[in-house]
Amino acid sequence: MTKDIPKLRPEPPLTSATRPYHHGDLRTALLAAAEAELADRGMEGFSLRSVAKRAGVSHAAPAHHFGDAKGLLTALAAEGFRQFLAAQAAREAVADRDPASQLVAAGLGYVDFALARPTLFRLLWQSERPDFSDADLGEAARAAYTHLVNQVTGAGGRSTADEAAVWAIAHGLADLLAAGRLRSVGSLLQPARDAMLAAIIRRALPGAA
Amino acid sequence: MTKDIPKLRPEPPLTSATRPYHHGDLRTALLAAAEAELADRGMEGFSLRSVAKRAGVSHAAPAHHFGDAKGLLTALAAEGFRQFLAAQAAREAVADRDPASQLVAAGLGYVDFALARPTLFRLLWQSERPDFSDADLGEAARAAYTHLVNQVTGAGGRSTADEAAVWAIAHGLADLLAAGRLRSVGSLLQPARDAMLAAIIRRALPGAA
DNA sequence: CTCCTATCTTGACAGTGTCAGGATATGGAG
DNA sequence: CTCCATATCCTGACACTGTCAAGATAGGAG
Repeated sequence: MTKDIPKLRPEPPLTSATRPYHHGDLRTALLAAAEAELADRGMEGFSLRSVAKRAGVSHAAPAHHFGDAKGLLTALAAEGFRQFLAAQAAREAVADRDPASQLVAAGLGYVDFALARPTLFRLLWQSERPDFSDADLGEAARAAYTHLVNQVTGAGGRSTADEAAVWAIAHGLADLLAAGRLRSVGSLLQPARDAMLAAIIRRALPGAA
Repeated sequence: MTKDIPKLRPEPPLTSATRPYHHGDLRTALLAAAEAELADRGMEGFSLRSVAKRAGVSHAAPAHHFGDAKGLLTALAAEGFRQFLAAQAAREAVADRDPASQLVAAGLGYVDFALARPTLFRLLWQSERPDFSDADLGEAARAAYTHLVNQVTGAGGRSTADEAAVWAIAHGLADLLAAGRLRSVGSLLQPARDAMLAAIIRRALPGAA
């Protein structure tokens, strides 16, 4: 008899037949979905509801974990800054140990990240959507900045001009390439492109000749 | 007697008591309103309806002149590129006539524009909203690029690396300053800042020492 | 077993861009 | 001067967005 059935979940909301009410790790699932959403709908096409749908969850579910859309993008930006630093560390690990080579390697990692995740790169550097006064995001961003300063001073940089020059040239290359400009460099094959980027970055170095 | 009144416009739609039905030059008024909207609501807060309200016109009025929001932002970006070039020309006019000084002046104009109109700067370089395949916008952007190449070759640049280095360093400085980063440079007073920027830009020059 | 709390859903609201159809003004033909 | 074709602008509607309030569900502490 149907009466025996205790309460029978109203509907397995059609999105996933066997989805449990509680997701388990919705927070990280939403972050992953948000990054995917940014990657293929772009910064301006980003939709919180679409992110929720991507994670197989109702449109208001993200609110409990992140408050609002700004909160989600703030958390994503913090995670992005950590990946940003990781991309630089990956290059540094396979480069020569001398300070100048390490600095150039960091610059190549800077560009790697921008090319691999252009929209996330924009979220970090040009968007107004994340809350940059957030503690976690602030710390992640500060870590990236500190790493840059350390690299520059390690390579012999003494003035703020040295610091600014290195940062600007790496950032300029990364941003232009991420936007699809600078085709003369962007269309090069990986090894040739790395060589050219390295040569350009070296121009900003303190003792460059 | 009220009967004599021929037709009596239903309502001077409250926005402006004496507004005529036809605006006169709504197209340019909308462009100005759009730029103002970008300036104080930012790229992500941009609203077509708000732009229309700003111009004192109904929410669907822009459609006839620009098609859709993308069309408006495309026209605004084209106009922006022309102002972008004008900012460089203004610096070049008051600089020494030798090619290297002219190139540095162009870089200072690049930064001037980014600082004066940060959101418009982003519309030109990082947004996906304008239609960059549009003829007018394409021509305006190409003109800016051509000017850069001419400046570099004029200053002795021969390789694509020279071109990329100059572009990247000017763009990097402009973008970071527009975003409020690079405080060590951005917080300087105008003369000191110009001097430092010029010194940094010179590092990218072909024959830099 | 009971209840408390965190988690998730549903339903509503105002605001957005876009489209269809109607209103109004302007300039030129007669 | 009249009349009308056309460009210009408005109103109303639609689907979609982010956010809020209120209810449903699950998991764990007592």
